[in-house]
Amino acid sequence: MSKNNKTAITPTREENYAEWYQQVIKAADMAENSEVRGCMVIKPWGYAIWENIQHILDRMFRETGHRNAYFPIFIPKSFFEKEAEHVEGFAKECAIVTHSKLEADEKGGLKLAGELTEPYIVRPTSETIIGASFAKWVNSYRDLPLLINQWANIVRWEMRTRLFLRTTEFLWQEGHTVHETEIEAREETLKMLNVYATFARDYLALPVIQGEKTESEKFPGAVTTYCIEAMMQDRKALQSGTSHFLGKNFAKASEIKFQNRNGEMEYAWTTSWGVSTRLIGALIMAHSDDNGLVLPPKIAPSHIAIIPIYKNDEEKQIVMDFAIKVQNIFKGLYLDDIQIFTEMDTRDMTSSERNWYWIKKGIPLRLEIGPRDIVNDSVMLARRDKEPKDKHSIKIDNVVDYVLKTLSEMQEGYYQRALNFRDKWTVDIDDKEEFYRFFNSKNEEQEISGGFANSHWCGNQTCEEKIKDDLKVTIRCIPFEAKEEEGKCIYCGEKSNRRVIFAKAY
RNA sequence: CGGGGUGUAGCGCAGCCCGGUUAGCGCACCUGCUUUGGGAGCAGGGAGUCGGAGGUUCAAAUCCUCUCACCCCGACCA
Repeated sequence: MSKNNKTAITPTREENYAEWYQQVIKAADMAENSEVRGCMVIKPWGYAIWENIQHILDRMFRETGHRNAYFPIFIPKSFFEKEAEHVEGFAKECAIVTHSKLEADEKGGLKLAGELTEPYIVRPTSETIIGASFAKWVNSYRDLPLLINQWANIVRWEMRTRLFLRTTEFLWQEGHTVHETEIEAREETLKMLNVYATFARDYLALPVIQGEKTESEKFPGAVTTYCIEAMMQDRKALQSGTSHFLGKNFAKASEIKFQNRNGEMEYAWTTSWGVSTRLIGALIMAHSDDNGLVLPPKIAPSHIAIIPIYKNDEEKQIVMDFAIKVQNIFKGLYLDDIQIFTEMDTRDMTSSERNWYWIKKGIPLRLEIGPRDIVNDSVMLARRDKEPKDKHSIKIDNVVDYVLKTLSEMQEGYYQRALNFRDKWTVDIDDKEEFYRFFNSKNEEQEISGGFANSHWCGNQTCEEKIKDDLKVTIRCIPFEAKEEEGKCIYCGEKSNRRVIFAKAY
């Protein structure tokens, strides 16, 4: 077999999806496991994606009236104990700080000293510590709504981790808001969920299903949890963002009270919502292929790799002069609200090796410039969504229009492709045996995840648990778009008036 | 915490069963020359307390005991 026929990533998605995922990250040089168990080092190419996510979302948060602030990473244990369900949900995965200093021990090492009177929890989420501040900030209905966001790192001591999808420490954004009325708080919860869905669609090219979590899947301490769920290429579901209506639960725990319009003291209504570096995992698994990372242009750290080709110093001079001129054409260029960035790759490697390097990194466009192009006053342009050797000569005069048109076409194409894939593997299932077959199929190498089953559920938690025990399949959400419909619960056959999304999940 | 597995150069591995030259291979790295429009070639080079401790032996990467770390599967989870 010639080298040209093989994929850049081994194994392929088909052969071993989990391993493929790891290899894509490695080949694109996005992140690596650190010396600290369960924690990752996010490398520049991966971190730049996070920064883009931050910039875009931050603007959307500001546009919806939110302001950023920062609260401590340490949460006194006593704060944490105030909300019973909350404690229950997070107790098993907390890192706890118990000491304040180190002292030399007899063996020349160090021992813990300065034991704290009250241990601190390293935040797994910040409702309680932010609540303590909010209690002081809110006195009157005139102080409301209070709309705050925090960009932070958090720690959840997971037993098993995977880069970007589940790490012990991860980066996220958590919005926390306080409202005068239940209606307003519920509106806020849905508004921010919609911001996430819009962001996922328009920038990540990721189609998501918006819906409500069942009792067993909701955030500990929330009244209602809403989510966006996306389908990965192995047909598993990935929860990509959540938004919680917290009722008065956390207000009561943190004493967030205000004097209402009737002059009475009242507990406030709160919400919280977040997305994390997990979105990068979603991006990878939704779009990438057997040649590595694929990035929608609107989230890519850089958009065009310029690859000059020359044989000797004389040619190099001519080619580089021309290449730099071409690079300058793209300076300050925007694709809608996204600035276009270029990479000049002058490394002493063959052009094909440089091409493959950028293919694996998922850069949307590659632009080769050699002596032959200069003669024609053109460049060779290759797209990440086409075959590696599929290239077209573009006249310099047209290159800006062509690039912008192509990028925007690619952005839309990735969304459509992901949407078609999801639709293809989303099925209405009304027969229990068929449901079990859908989720049980396997090939020799790995389990096949079925897809999204749109099936009736009676609302009984027991049925949900049985299905989870049997198939490792859970209810991902009760979709907003699900219409009222008479039917029978896929598990017990009892009456149901709605379909929910069942799937295996990350 | 249960069940399985692996520790040998930066990464991936062979050698171990059956003890015996100077511990080897691929990739990566460094130097030089030739190359460069589909993953370059040749020559030379640097890099290792064989996870750790103890034991058996004339002799241990190899055999024995203990220990540590990590990975995979399960319970938990964004």
